[in-house]
Amino acid sequence: MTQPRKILVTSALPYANGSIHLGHLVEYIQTDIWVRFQKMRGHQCTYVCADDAHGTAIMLKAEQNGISSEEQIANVKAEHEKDFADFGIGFDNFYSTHSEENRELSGLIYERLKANGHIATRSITQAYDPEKNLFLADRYIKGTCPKCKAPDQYGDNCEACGATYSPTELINPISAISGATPIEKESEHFFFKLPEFESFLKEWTRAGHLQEEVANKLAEWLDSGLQEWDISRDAPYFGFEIPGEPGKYFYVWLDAPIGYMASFKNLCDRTDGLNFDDYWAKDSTAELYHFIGKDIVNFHALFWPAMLHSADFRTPTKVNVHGFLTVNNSKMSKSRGTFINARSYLDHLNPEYLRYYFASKLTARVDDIDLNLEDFIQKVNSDLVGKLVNIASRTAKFIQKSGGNLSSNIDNEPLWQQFIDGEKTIADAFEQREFSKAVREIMALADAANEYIAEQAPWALAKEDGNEDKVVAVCTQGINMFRALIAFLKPVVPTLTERAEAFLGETLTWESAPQFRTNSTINKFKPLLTRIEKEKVDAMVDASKEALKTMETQPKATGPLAEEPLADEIQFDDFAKVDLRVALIAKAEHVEGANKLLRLTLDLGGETRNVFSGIKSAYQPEDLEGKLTVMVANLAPRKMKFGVSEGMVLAAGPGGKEIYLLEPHEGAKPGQRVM
RNA sequence: GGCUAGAUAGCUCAGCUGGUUAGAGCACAGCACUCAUAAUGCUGGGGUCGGCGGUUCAAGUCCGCCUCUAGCUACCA
Repeated sequence: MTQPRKILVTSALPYANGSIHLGHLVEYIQTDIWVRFQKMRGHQCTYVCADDAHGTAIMLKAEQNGISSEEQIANVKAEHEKDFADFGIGFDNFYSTHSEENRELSGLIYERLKANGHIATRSITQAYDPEKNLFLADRYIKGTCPKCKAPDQYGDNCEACGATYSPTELINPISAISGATPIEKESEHFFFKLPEFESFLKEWTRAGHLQEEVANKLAEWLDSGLQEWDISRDAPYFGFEIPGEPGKYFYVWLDAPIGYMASFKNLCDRTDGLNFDDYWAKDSTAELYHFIGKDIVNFHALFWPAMLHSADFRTPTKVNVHGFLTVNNSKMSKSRGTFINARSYLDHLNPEYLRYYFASKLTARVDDIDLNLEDFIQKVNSDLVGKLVNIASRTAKFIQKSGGNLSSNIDNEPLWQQFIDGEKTIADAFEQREFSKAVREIMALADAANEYIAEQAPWALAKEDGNEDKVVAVCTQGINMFRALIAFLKPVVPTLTERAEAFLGETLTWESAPQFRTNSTINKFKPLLTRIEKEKVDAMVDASKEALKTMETQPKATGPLAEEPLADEIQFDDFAKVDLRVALIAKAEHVEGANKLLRLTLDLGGETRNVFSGIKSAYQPEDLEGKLTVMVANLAPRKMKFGVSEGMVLAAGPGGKEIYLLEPHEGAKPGQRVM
């Protein structure tokens, strides 16, 4: 291998406003495969990302959820991290743009841009919501289209007739946030003087940092003349205040890419041997790659390099742009159930199926890729289970029978040579992000392996005495072919590979993959992967349709929040007064003469309480006994018609059949306090 | 409207700088095998390479026009 390279890789920052869906995953899976490949080759490759946590949308979302912006982004970050982890996305650091590192770096870069005379200031007039005291971006203004009179159109263009206009032209404009009529208001804004970088960018975009079609696309902007970029927003805004400019905040897209640096800095600060300047200084020889979707090319290939250039940092080695995901050849659709969240997928299917399928379709180009669910099932089952895993499955037994030892020679040298030669082709394909080509090559070798095994027919040889060595030799070659193939596929299906490694009794590396393994033992073969069942895919699609229904009902005035708005804010001390305890329902019984009550005997791990609970309409006593629940343990006793109730159990729901008792996750012990 | 891409077997896609009868996988049909997670192997059917015109001894591969698809853009990204 050549010298280890220093490589820093990023994926675009997901917005901390919603869930990860399959469209996002194209990028994270693409990046992750590439990173795993680099790491497997022994390079020092670091993969960082973060939640994009700023902006008006997040502020409003938090408000809608009745929580602070900080809480909002913390919640979403936890969800994102879980989703990514479950899809095997191996970030070295997943951070947030709402961090001290990012605040400092954003400030630093801004100061440098300003010192270089690249920041302009001027007053602009903008729509303003006088009730919310908020400047309104075009998409937050609605009204009637001035051209075709279609009602309820957004401030920038009409979905009905396609006309474009400015928000001021709308008939009867209203703020989408408060419903108030917007007024016009002036405000001072800060601009990044992008036009001054025109010649720099014309050169940079043609200097091998971009795919050709992307460079072509950018030539449009460059040839038609660049505009100054508005990088400030007025308070209230969830983001970083601009140093020395009270009430002015950095536009979310200013600090988002800087978030790549901040995430990396955060990692450097707690990792030996990882030095921020080695990667970001102007003269850095390290490689820097951004993986992004085609929708955000301008930010990454125009603004970003210009900013870095002015601020005296290095620019990216490459910006790798991918296309969008379609499902069954059309845009992801909520009503068709093809708008699939990461979690919905994970609830039904193994993430490695999707990793493999995406890999089999991804190229280095900007083309959209299609997830055809029928094709998905067939391809994954046929390639992974029928071809690849089957090679091990059909040969391992013969090795096992003769003691588990691999033979000492290569049965078919020319065939093995194909695998040795294949390594280079496959590595090149991975390096060039031509994953579909890599997968094709790997599967072509898998075909060759199966042909060889069928031709040699070890099961037939084994029926006659004297062929023992030949059988082992043939199957040794089979195992070796499997071993090489699964090693080549390790960046794509890491978990499947782990299982294969357990079977082979070794950790697979890229380097060792084409080295024929002899004279050693392998473990008993266990099935490595099950087939995709169509029912599971159908269930996933159905569940995605269901998710749509609940999403649709939520914002309307029929949800629980609308029926019973959140209570007034309390302090922690207020909450702490309520002593909630895990309780074991030791006994549950009907109460003679009572219509609604059940008598519960609750065990708090030592002492018991007698509690009457109005849940008879929803629960049978025998269904409750032995279960854990949560009770208010310090509630003053209350004398009731049938006796004294010493506390209450926690339940949700409108009543009747719809009463849902709280039950702690497994492991909780009676008497434990709930906080 | 302008621009950037794409359009190759039922499906998903390969086809480098133009060169013999256009390929693969899946699906389908027949046969074989029965070691393997009903897996595998062999054979076969199936394409006027979106349409029209042009350049060339020769075009899926170059040029022009057209149709369709996707995306971007249409004066503050």
